[in-house]
Amino acid sequence: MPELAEVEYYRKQWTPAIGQRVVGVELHADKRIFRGQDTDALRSGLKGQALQRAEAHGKQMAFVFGDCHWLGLHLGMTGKTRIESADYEPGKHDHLVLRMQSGDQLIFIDPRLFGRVLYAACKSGEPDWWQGLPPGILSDAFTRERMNAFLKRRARSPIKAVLLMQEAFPGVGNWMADEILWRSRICPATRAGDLDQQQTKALYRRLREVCRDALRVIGTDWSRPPDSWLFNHRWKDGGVCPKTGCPLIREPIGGRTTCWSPKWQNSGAPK
DNA sequence: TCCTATGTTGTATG
DNA sequence: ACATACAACATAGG
Repeated sequence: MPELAEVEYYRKQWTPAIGQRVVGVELHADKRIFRGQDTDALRSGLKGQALQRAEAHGKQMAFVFGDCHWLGLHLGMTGKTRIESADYEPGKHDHLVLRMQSGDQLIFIDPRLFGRVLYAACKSGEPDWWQGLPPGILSDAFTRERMNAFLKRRARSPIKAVLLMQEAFPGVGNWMADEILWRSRICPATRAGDLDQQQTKALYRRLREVCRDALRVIGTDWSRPPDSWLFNHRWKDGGVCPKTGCPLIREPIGGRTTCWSPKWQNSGAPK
């Protein structure tokens, strides 16, 4: 589920606990989401500390407790955060539960276990996994020049696969990539290096537009996107393009199922 | 039974 | 070293 806007939504699920202290930590230490982590250190590190802030960058979240305890969460494919009241009984996929002094429980759920939990205590500064993150797509540092340079470096890969690369497009996932290419009228199979200037210009504009739209519609309260987006049509059997009324195509590109509108998104090799 | 799933990563190959 | 492609991870649901 989680891409840029969904991650922002899940970040906010824990913010009601800001200012509250952790009084207990329950976790399933043998689960894959804790791979490489010292869960005892996580337990003892967080206990007694108050949640200070909650941040998101792309698909990565960071929750800071006390003055030096960092909890990183990545939601993988099926991860979610929730907040529950004191009487809630954690279920089998609730792999991390922080019991707060208010009685609230901060829950991290992940049935498929593709997510990840990170913990670090840093006396000063940020953990390495929160440093040197690529510029957010809506930040000033995310320039057209920067994007174009990356497209050139990945010139022989389909643009769909390139948009999924987190080191350049943090937060973009499968549905956003399809939405962006559809709005840009670019065929997802086009090699990144074959895009002409008009196409890269459209791509840059629509990329930022989809990020803004998604954060506004999904990131705030998870509203249903309007039918004018590709979003509501792409997984439906017999779905049609809202622009042309023609049937949408679904086919794997770059290892992921991709949906596009063949007439609308120029299919041939450009130029 | 088989196929799919809004993600990343390790490994093989060029 | 760099770019590219793909299986593997673990579980649920259609």
